Amino acid sequence: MIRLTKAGEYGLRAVRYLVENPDASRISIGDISENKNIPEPFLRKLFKPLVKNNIIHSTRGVAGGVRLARKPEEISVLEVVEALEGPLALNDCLMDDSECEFISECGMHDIWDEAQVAMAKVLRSKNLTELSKP
Amino acid sequence: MIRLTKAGEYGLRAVRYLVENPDASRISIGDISENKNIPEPFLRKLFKPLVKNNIIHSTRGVAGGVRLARKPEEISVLEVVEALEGPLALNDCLMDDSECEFISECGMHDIWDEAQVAMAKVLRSKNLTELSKP
DNA sequence: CGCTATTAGGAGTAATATTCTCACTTATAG
DNA sequence: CTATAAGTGAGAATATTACTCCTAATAGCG
Repeated sequence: MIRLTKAGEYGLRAVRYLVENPDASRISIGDISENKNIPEPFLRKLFKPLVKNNIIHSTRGVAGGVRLARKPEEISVLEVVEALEGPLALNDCLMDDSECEFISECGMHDIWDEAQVAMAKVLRSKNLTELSKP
Repeated sequence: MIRLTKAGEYGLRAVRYLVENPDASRISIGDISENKNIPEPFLRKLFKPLVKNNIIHSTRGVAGGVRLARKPEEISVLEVVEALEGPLALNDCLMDDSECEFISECGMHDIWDEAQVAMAKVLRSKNLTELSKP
């Protein structure tokens, strides 16, 4: 159906929560889960790639929690989406390790590539401050 | 992962086969399945929405088969994709019957809408003759 | 210092949704 | 009437999403 998965949706929602609460130096995943209505165990897993990609910083222990690793203006929506969902690849033949043997004869590749570039351009042009309306 | 499903990929491949064989007045689904390496029982199902949306014309019985319902220049890639996958809806909040209560406060809707429009524009601008390279 | 409460991280399992396949039914030309 | 090919519904396989329970790190306190 060409759509964002739950992982992407929940992850973005969690990130939005952090952006909207800039005063809190650390917010627990439990808090986010409760406030944004996201299943907690699932949300925990989503933070792993966000931390790995230097979007989120986390600390364990008492008074620990998560926060943005960089300023929200410096993080693009595309970055977050790709961290959560893997690199964009609207069609299999656009994947890095694609073994499609038809590239030279088939126009599909070019069409999907163009569509993907258009989409990525939009997502790359938005930073996290734009997740919330003024 | 934001990608075309197998339904979309197989369906487009089948349609491409019809475009590339304009001389044959009718081609059997079995033929397409064999030539394009698509699981036959699954492919059969994909033709249902294509027929319903007036993209494909089918006849049963001896010497039956499928063919394009209109000239390939008059059918856009977007039409075929939406027939196979349902209307584009990159994010839940873009769906017609969305019950998202955050639209007014959340910038997500606008961002995904913009991304989706960009993508749809590309797919709408391509017709079926462009599925095969010259 | 070392104990304790607290919070992230991770492995493995269960539930659910999606994708795909099989077996059977219906229509049509000859 | 028969052979052929599309059409359909139930069920298997797979991927996604959700949960359980356990481990690791850290701040604060006696």
